[in-house]
Amino acid sequence: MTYNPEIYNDQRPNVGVTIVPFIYDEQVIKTLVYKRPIDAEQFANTHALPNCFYDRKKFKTTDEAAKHALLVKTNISIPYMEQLHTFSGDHIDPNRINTINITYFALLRKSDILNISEKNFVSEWMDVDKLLKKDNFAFNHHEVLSLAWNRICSKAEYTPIATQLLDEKFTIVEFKALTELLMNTKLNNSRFRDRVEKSELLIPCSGEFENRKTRPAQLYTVNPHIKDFFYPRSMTKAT
Amino acid sequence: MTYNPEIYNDQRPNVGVTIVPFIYDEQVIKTLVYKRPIDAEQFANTHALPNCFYDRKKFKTTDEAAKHALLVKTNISIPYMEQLHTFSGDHIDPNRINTINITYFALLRKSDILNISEKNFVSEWMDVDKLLKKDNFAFNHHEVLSLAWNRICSKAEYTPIATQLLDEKFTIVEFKALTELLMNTKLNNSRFRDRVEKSELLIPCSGEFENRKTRPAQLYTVNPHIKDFFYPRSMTKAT
DNA sequence: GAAATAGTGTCTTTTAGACAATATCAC
DNA sequence: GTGATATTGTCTAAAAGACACTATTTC
Repeated sequence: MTYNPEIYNDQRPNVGVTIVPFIYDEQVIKTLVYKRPIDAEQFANTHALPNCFYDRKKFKTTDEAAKHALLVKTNISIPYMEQLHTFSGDHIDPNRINTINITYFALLRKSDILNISEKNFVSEWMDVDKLLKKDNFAFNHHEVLSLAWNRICSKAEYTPIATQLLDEKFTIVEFKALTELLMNTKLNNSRFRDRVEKSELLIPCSGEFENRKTRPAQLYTVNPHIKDFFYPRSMTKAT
Repeated sequence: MTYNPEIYNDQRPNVGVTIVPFIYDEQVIKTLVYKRPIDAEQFANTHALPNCFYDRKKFKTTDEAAKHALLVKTNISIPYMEQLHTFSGDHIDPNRINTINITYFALLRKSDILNISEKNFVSEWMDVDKLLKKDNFAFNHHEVLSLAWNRICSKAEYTPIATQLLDEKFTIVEFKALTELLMNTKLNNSRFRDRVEKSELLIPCSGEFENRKTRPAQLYTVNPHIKDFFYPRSMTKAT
């Protein structure tokens, strides 16, 4: 029963991490993809999401590896990150059939992104809508993007996750428009405001308004005391 | 850029899977744990959840490995299984700091469990309540159990997941009692029945009733046409 | 009939949904 | 004032919640 570190070596999978970063820019959601070199051994000239191998010498946890995969392609802090799913199977990497892919998504603020260009590769923030229609992704990155997109859209319905994509200060109108985009439906105005009020999720930045050429809108910021908030579900409790 | 399979070998983690199986038995939820041998190299004489290494030679996917980890300890089919989370970090296995744990939970029917005893180890279905209070689990299995328990309890509120723990035919009273157990609250009788009716989740087994010494209760079965059902959330859609 | 549990109905309160009305800015 | 958008209010419909009532069995 003594542990021999060599025993399992040839059975150990390649473990990689992939992260799907989202930003809200010009009324659409975008994600960061980079183009693989034309002379790449596999998936040449196709799009891929930020990813790297999980190397225990470099990273204590896969979360750290995922952050690294994103940070070398941006240079920003990550306000919100969540593990998505772990994929396994031969389809992930045809050249390395023993591969596991631990996936994450992240929500970033456009204003936090200072410089997304790097010398080593060409990366680009592209419309999620358009990317989902493409089928020539590297690895299993289409299913990863698709799952990430479904997750964030679902969560927009019962959590205030969309606020993570907005600037620090934002108006209710902006919050509503983004939620509508994610939910792919129009929402009732009064109800949306009532919900925000009752939940105490947002606190008004007193005296601060956004000025366009119309009536100024109150600016709000996320209430830091409220963590892991879920909007009330309609469930039937008894006294 | 040519791939050399040896390059990453000493960086590759041990990948293990853990599965938390639940049954509903005698009005409580139980999970299967086995006791590690007294002479085990590590975590001797402590409880552990069903687990095994992920060996690509044996399993094409980690899902298959998770099923295997459970099946060698039971000998049943697995009606419902879901991936939970992938853990990494030094705390999982002190003897193998480069370890990753891909975790699952499963929902079983007590009636499907024919023979849970095996010769190679002692396993036992124990109250989840009691297990959660113990702190001497092997590996990170306490956090795995805790996460699994939270997940199933949350899902009982907005999905009919609890039906997976009941026999094929069950009464609404049984379904309600189990949901109350998971949600840790009493539920409104009429509302619960209305919800079941409207959702068309259950179909009555016509003419079949459960007979106790009181008024017989209608038996229902899960509508096979309804997949991935979520109870309606209160969200504010506009026309 | 009594006891026990299954299932239904009724009333009140709360929330959702539609949409009108008012408010505040630039010009 | 007009135009544009923000914000509030009002009315109606639907759902939740509390709880009483009726139904069907065994004894």
